[in-house]
Amino acid sequence: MSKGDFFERVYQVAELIPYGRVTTYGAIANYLGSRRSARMVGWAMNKCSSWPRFVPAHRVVNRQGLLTGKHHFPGGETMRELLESEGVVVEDSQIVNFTAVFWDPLKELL
DNA sequence: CCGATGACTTGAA
DNA sequence: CTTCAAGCCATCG
Repeated sequence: MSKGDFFERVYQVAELIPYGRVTTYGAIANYLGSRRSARMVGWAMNKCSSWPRFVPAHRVVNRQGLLTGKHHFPGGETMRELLESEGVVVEDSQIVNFTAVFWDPLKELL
């Protein structure tokens, strides 16, 4: 069990997110086996900068569809730009029709 | 080694 | 309805 195994799973799921779709930390955490470990998912995203590979962290938002992590992106609206670039409508740091673009690995990958 | 923190979630008062 | 608290696990100082 490598210490990066947890991150690897998170990043792997993140990369599995279809174009124009988004998921939540809880969904990924739940997919990993613990919905309570959603913090670790967010943590993994924070460390994604240290990860040798690109991670679509902009496709990962909180349960409310709110871009809670946009403050961690460079610039300030990089996350919103990326989401809108994929067809995801974002308003006031919040995803519109969130349930429509929500992608649950537990259901889609299952 | 120990303490504190973190891009969350859910439930209870 | 809103607000508070606890739980989860790994990384950093």
